[in-house]
This record gives sequence, C-alpha cells and structure tokens, in this order.
Amino acid sequence: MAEGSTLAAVAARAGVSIASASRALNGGIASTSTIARVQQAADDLGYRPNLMARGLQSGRTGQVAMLVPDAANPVYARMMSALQSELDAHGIRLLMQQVPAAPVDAVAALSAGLVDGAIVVALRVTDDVVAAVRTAAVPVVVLGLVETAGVDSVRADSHAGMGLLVDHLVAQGARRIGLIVGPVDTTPGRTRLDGFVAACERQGIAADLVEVADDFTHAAARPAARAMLDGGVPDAIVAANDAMALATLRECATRGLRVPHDLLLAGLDDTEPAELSVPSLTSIDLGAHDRARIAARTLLSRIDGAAPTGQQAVAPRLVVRESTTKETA
Amino acid sequence: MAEGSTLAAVAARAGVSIASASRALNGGIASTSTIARVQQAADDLGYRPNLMARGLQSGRTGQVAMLVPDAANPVYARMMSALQSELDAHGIRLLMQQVPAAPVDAVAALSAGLVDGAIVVALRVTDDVVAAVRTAAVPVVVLGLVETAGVDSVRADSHAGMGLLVDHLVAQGARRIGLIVGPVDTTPGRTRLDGFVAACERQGIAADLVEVADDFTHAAARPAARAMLDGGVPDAIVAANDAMALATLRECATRGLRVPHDLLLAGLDDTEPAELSVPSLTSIDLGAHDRARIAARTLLSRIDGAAPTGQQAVAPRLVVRESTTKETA
DNA sequence: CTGAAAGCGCTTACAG
DNA sequence: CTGAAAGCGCTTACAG
Repeated sequence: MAEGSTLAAVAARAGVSIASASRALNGGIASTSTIARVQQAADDLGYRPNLMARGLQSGRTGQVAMLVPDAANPVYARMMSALQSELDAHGIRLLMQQVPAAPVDAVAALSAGLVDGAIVVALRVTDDVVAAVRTAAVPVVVLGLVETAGVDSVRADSHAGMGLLVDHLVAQGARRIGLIVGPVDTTPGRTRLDGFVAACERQGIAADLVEVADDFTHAAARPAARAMLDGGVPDAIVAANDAMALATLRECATRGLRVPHDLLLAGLDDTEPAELSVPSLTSIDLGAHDRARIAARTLLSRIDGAAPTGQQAVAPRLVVRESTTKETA
Repeated sequence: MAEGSTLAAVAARAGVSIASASRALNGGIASTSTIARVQQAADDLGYRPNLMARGLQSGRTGQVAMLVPDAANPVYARMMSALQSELDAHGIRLLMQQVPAAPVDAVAALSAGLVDGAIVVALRVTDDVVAAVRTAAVPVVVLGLVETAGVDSVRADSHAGMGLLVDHLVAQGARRIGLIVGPVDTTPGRTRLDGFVAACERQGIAADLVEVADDFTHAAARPAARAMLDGGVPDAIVAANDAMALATLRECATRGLRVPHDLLLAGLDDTEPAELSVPSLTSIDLGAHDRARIAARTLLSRIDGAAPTGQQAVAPRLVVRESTTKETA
C-alpha cells in the first residue's frame, strides 16, 4: 500500500508548475516537451489523480450508482450488464448498492457528491422516495412506476405482462389459476395482482386463489407455495417473478407434482435461471435489458443538463417454455 | 433536483461561523443553543454534507467497494450480504463493481480516493494484480489465492473441496467421473482441476475426462457439458461451480438423461439455486459467508491502521442432496 | 505555452 | 465556546 503521489509531486519531478502538470495530463494546452516530461514523471511516481479533489472542483466524479433491492435477483445483474455497456462508452463507472424497498435514505445520500447520478429500483415508490428523488442534488432515474411529473422513470408493463400469461395459460386449458405474489404495498406486487385479477375477469375465471409472500425472493415464496398447494392443486400457478416461480417448482417437486403434467407454472422477468430450470420456465420478458438501456441514456442526458423526460415504458413479451406446454413434456 | 446547500449556507442561516456549524453538526464542542440553531438551519435547508469535500479533508469516505468478476453469480450476492452486515455496524456503505478476471485497472483506480478500502475477487491473480494491490493507496483484501507476503487474502480450499466431492461420488459407486471446469489459467480453475486429479489418483480412478469451459458461467458451461456427454455418459459429473452444474443438469434433461438415476451430478459453492433445483444439487460449501465476514473484519482493521494479516483460509464442507443419492431419487 | 492565484466544501488546529 | 485561517488535491480563468 503506497501513499498516493500528488499532482504537486509530479509537477516537482517534471520541473513545471502544478497548473502545467494538470494541463499536460488532461489534454489541455501544453508544449510537447512539457507533456512528455510530466507524463514520464507521472509514470515514475505511479500517479493517480485524486478523484475527490477533482470531483470537488469539477462537480463530476465519473461514477454512477445503481440502487437495487436484492443483489441476488438475476434480473438486476442483467440490468447491470446493460447499463454497463451504455456507460462504458462514456468512461463512466457503474457501482451497485443494495438498498431497502423504499430507499429514501440511500437516495438522499446520493447528494453527498460521490456519484454523478443514479438509477434506482424502488419496490415501494412512496411519497418520501419521490421527494428524495426530486430534491437529490444529482439526476436520478427511477426504474419503477412513478406518475409524478418532473421525475424520470422507466417502467415495465407487468399489468399487461400478467395478461399475456393468463391468456396463454387459459389457452393451454387452465381454468383454475393461482397467483403467488409479493407484498401488495409494493409497485410490482400491486400491479401484478391487479393485472392478474383483470386478466382473470376478462377470461371469465376466478381470481381468488392468491398467496401473498413476504418478499419477492426464493425464500419467501417457498412457504407461500406450500400454503397454496396445501389447499389443493390448481391447473396452473403464476408467480410474481422467476425466482418465486422456481421456488414453487421446487415445492411441486418435493410433493411429487410434475410440471407441466400435473399443473402448469410460469414466472415473470425471463431471467437465465428460467431458461435453465428443468422443466424450463415459461416467463414474461419485461424488457429488463431495454429498460436499463433507456434508463442509462436518460440518465446520461440528464447529467449533461437535459430536463427530465418523464415516464417511459417498455412492452412485455411472452416467452413460452416447457413448464406450460404439456405436449413437449 | 435541488442544488445541494453548503455548510456555508447553513452557517449563515444559523448566524454562526462555518467552523461552528461544522462542529455543531459533527458532535464537536459547541453550545447547546448553537447546536440547536445549526441543526434547525440544516434541516430547513435539507443540508447534506459534501462527502467529496469531507473526504478530501479527512481522507475517509465511509465507503468500501467489492470488486467481483460476475454480478450474476449468486455466490457473490451472498458474500455481499455477509459483508454488508459486518460493515453496517460501522456505518460503512458497500458498493459492488463488476470487473475483469484480472482487475488490474480497477484495483489501481481504487487509489482515486473514492473508497476507504476494497475487497477484491480476482479469478486471475497475476503479478500485475498483486502489484496493484500492494501499491494501492487504500487497503485491499483479496478473496482468492495469494501467496505473496504483505497482501491480505482469504481463500477457499477448493482443492480439498474437490476431494470431498470425489470421495463422496466414489462412495456412491461412481468410477468414471468427468469434470467440467473453467479456464485453468485462473486460480479456481487450476485449483479445482488439480484437486480433482489428486482425488481421482488417491481413489485409483481415471481423471482424464475433463472439459474446460471458457468461463465459470451458465452460458459457457452448456457447450462444455454437451461436448462431454457427446462422448458418452459417465457415472458422475462434477462442475467447477453450481452455476455450471445447473447448466449441465439442463443439458442432461434435454438429452433425456435423469439425474441421479442415469448419472450423478455435483457442483461447488453451495448457492441457493443448488438447493432449489430439481433434483436439488449436491455441492461443496466453500464458506462464502465466512470468507466474506473474515475479509470484512480484516479490511476494517486495515482501514484502522493495522498491518496486513496475510493469508487466511476457510475449510470446505460437503452438502449432500438429491443429485448424488440414488436411493431418494 | 506557462505560472501564480483563487476556489470547490469541508475539517481542524490555533488564537481568542 | 467561537471565529479566522490554513489546507486537503485538484482545475481553471487570468495575466504574462
């Protein structure tokens, strides 16, 4: 662990002023020989500019944060990849931070100046969260449902996604469909429940078989799946996301229930584990990749001074796999 | 997006000097009335201290970074949780960044002063990486195998872990065992291959059925699994980690091969998906949680000025599940 | 093209 | 207990 050398040290070694050293290193106006000597000195010393000092001065850090509720959910890893490819082109570093469902403090902390902006996944978009986003000292793009004007957001249409799924299941012959959802005081929980109910009504089937898990995770979904199956085996089960669907699949296997033979099963998010599971899992692609890309571009333009764009949405797409198709089983 | 108010603004509003405002806010010496007025002014203005300014001055940022090669691998999410619980107690924020297998630049960039220290997962611990760690301006703890003195590291014993796995498979009756491993110029690739070969020799069985995938991911493991199975069905397959084992399981299913009936299958890391898969996957717990905890504590004491501890290791543990036990199949 | 100087927002001895 | 001042490391007009 070496002490980081300063610009002053580099300048001294090169025999020039600090100002000239700065210009030489940052592509400012400087003579060829100055540039050469400063570069040499910097290399010799292993000089690394102190980004806090630079940031204090310039107001830019070259960093952007992604705030997510659950680092273990593959959908966020996928979004992170998409974000990274957008940001890499601009030489901006992406950092991920795990935060609560209603990340008020974390959003407020963004104003501390350590990042140039942030992309925030908020499960609970409370008024406090919206307020924090609006008063943050840096641009923030919310991945989620925000109706407030002046706030940038990119949302999935999981209401429509649920519709696609229910329609598909009914087309496969299901009449009795259960839903395993997360907390309904969250945006995804509420939207997916509403979408499910609306789709069932449209199809003229009951929408009363619903289990609400404590969280959108594997662990929380397992007991919910148990509770639902204890009440009998429906024709099909839809889970609020792939992670929860996979926990349900596991519970089915434990009970000797075969998917799709004994019941159909589907999730949302279309993550990689859905593709790899046995049977592979039918899911709804909620456009994670596209949402991340749009969010990144929106954030970049906001950082460059553009005004908020408002809400943007990405359409869902049904991805049929083995878990809902009896013929290939 | 409100402009962040400064300490100067708070001080002015409270009618005190900047110095007094700073002391009042940070628990320094100040009169009760000063504290009250400054606090009030800060609240009114929604004041947030600029951490870059504070960091420049104090040399502390209150942030620590975790550098990982693959944000999508659940084992890193698990480590992140363990780290977070350790760091939360100290009011330190944890940020995750995805970096290359040999994160030389990323480690060097740590010296920019944006974090107080870092925990780095390096797949390839090259001399360059070690040099970057040693010369970084902040303490760095490497999660991986580093023999160099003066570098803090916490390693898993995957060599022994492979031994446990091979012994178990042989005990289950396997004689012909295949290995699907990642690049062997990485620490985990090399160690797991070596551990596999050593264990096979000890058991007196062949160790020549090896497929090397391009990466330690689902996607890279799938073609490797295909290649191996194209050559015939061994008694058992071991994959270098759970993600790769799950891809192999999927490939088996696609070919109509039943695990554990037609062949046994096991992975390493003991991640949540291993527990949830159907069949559930036998794996080796390489102590991700403990390693993260040890790394966090080591980093914290380094940040507090302690000298490097050197290498620490965590013992592996076999976790037997359905994928290697025919009786319960 | 180059150097002296100011200033980014904050903390911390140093005198009062 | 409080304020004026220096300084953390850097960038950027401003004169030369």
